[in-house]
Amino acid sequence: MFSIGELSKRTEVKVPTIRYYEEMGLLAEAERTSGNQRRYDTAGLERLSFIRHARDLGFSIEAISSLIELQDHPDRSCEAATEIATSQLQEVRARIKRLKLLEKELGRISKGCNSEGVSEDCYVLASLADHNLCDRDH
Amino acid sequence: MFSIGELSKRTEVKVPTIRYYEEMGLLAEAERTSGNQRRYDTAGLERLSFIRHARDLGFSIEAISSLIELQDHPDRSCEAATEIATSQLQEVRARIKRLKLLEKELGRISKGCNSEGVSEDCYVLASLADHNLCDRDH
DNA sequence: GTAATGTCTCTTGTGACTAGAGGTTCAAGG
DNA sequence: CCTTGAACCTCTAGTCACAAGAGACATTAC
Repeated sequence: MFSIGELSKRTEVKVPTIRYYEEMGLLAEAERTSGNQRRYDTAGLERLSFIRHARDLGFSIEAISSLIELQDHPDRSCEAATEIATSQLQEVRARIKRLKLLEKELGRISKGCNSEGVSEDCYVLASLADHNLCDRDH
Repeated sequence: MFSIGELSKRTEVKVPTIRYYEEMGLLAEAERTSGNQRRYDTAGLERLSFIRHARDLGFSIEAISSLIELQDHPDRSCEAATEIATSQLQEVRARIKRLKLLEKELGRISKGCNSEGVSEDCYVLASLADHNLCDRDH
């Protein structure tokens, strides 16, 4: 059994975040010492590692909630889990696509200005003011 | 002179968002009718278009504030504007890089499961539970 | 025993909005 | 001129996933 600080160190999840996860129902309410401090065992450690890993992969708290529910019912079909992962993947791909358009546009804008003039003639500011200077929709 | 609703239509920025920008100091306080309703002219329209465009490109409110300040002082060097744009570009590139790693990992995870078993054997859940199943750090 | 560190709860703040309540003003039709 | 309904006003609270801080209590090391 170890403290919340120890759990924090082992999982690299900050202490207030752990308490937040408990409040959100992602973590079961921890056992307490006589002095009301939380104590955890390896089960708690594993669950928090799971959550941490899923957060790193960009899953929302809500999605993680669903995944944990599935974990807790090993007899259910895992279709739902695959679906959550797939939809997360699609979202990530959409974001990449969008960011690439931005990258192109920003690259063009900041390359267009030599930074030597005054802001009146700045191509960066002109580009932002006038959408027509853009290559395409974004 | 036109109303906030008209401005909203022309810029595709929602009405409460326009009021929010005004409160944040991005937009000057609008003139008012005798009945206290906001009225805008083409100057307001242009400024909001500028903001909208910059937001679309992912600039923060704070960054836009700085850009607007530069716009309002055409005699200053535009170096600062270029710097803001460049740093925004770098941030976008970093995000793309990170998202690509996620994409790879998520693709691997969701492809690894055939969705036909029960969640006990689900590769998605196993991958999330055990970081060692991952290709690399993320 | 004491000092330092850790932990507790509770409240507030973050960024960039969005939603809703409850009331007022405007523009158009009759 | 009057009415109706849409648009507008301010103010408050909610969103997501935490982070920061206050003030009090617990634990641990020496």
